Amino acid sequence: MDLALSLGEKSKAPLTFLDKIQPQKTRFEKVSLGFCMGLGEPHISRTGSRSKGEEEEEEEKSGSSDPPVQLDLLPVAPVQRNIQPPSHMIPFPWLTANLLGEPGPSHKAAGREVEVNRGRSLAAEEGEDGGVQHSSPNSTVSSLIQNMDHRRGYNCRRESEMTSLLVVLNNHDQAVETGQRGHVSNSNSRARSTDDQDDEEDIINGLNRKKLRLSKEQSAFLEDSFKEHKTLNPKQKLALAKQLNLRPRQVEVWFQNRRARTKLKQTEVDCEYLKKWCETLTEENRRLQKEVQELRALKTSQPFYMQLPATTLTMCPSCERVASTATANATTATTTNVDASTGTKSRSYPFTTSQTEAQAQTQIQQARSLD
DNA sequence: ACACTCTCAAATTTTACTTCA
DNA sequence: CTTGAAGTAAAATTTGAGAGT
Repeated sequence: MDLALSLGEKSKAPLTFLDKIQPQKTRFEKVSLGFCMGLGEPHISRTGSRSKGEEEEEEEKSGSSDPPVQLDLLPVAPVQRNIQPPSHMIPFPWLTANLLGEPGPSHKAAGREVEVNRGRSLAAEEGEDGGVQHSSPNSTVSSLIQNMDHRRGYNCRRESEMTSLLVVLNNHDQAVETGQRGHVSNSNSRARSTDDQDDEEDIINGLNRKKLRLSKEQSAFLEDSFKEHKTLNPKQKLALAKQLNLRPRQVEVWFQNRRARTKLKQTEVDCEYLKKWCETLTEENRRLQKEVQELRALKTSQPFYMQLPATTLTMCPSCERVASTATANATTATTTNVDASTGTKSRSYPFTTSQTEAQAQTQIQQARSLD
C-alpha cells in the first residue's frame, strides 16, 4: 500500500508514486495550505513471498489495478460529500456510496447479511471472489487513516505522528523493494507481530474494522478455554482462533481482558472482605476500650476488693472478649452464653473480687487454653 | 551490549447494548 | 410505541515493561 501524506501544498507530496497520480485540478487548488494524501495500489506482495510474476498474474486476475487516488483535505473548505445511506442499510458499512452505486462484483455481497464475527475471514473470502477486496479508496481513506493511526504496527507516538507514519511507510516501501517485507525498523514504530501484518492486510483490504460482539457460543468456548488455562501459548491461540473463526489477535485480546476482569472481580471481593474485617475490628476495639474503662473504674472506685460482691468476668472464646458483671450472688458454676453476632457459644468464668486484674488475666489465659 | 520480537498488565477509549424517563 | 440520554459491559487500543533470541 502506498500512502503519502503531506502538509502544505498538495503537489509537494514526497513519495514518488504520487507522480503516477493524474494531476487533478481541484476546486480548492488556490488554497495554499491543506492536507494532501495519496493512496495507491500496492506494488507489493501481501505475503511477501510471492514473485513479481505471481503478483502480475494476480493483478491480471483481479482486473486492472485501481489507479492511485489523491485526496486533498482542506481546513475549512466546504467539501461536497456524497450522501450515503444509513449504515444499517449497507451490508458492508465500510463500502463507499460510490462503490455501492457502481455495478460490479462487489454487488454480489449487497443485501447479504454479514456474519458479524467473521469480519475478516469472510471479507477475505469476498476479496478472493473478487468482492470487496479493494473498495473505492475515496471515502474510505479518512477512516483508513484513522485506523492506521491506531494500528499497532503503525503506532504513532504523540510527537510527529504524521512524520513518523511517513517514515514508516517509506521504510516499508524500501523494505518491499528490496524484498524484505516484514519488520520495519523505526524508533517510533512498535514491533510488528504477525497479527499486525494481519491487521495491515485488513487495511489493505479496505476493511474498517468495527468492534465485534462475540457470539454466545464463541464466548462460552473462550470461557471454557479460560478455565483450562489463563494464558495462551501461540499454538493454542492460533488453534482457538481457527476454531472460533476469529483473528488470533481477537483471541489474545479476549484473554487479556478476561484476566483483567478476573483480577478486578477478585479485587472487589478482597476489598469487601477487608471492609468487613475492618468493621469487625473496629467494633471489637470499641468493646475492648469500653472494657478497659470499666475495669479501670472498678479499680479506682473499689480499692478494697474484699468488700465487694463477687464479680463474674465473662469471656467469649470466639471473640476473646472479657466482660465484668457484678453479681449479687457469686457463683462458681459456669454459665453458657451465646454470642449474638457470631452465634457461637461461650462460657462464663467466675472470678471473685479478691482477685486482682492480673490474676483475672491469668485465669483468662488458662480458660483460653482449656477451650 | 544492542536490536528486535513477543507477551503481558494497566489504563484508557470506543462501541454495542440495555434501561428508563 | 418511539426516542434519546445515561449507564454498562466488553472489545479494542495505547503504553510501558520484561523476557527471550
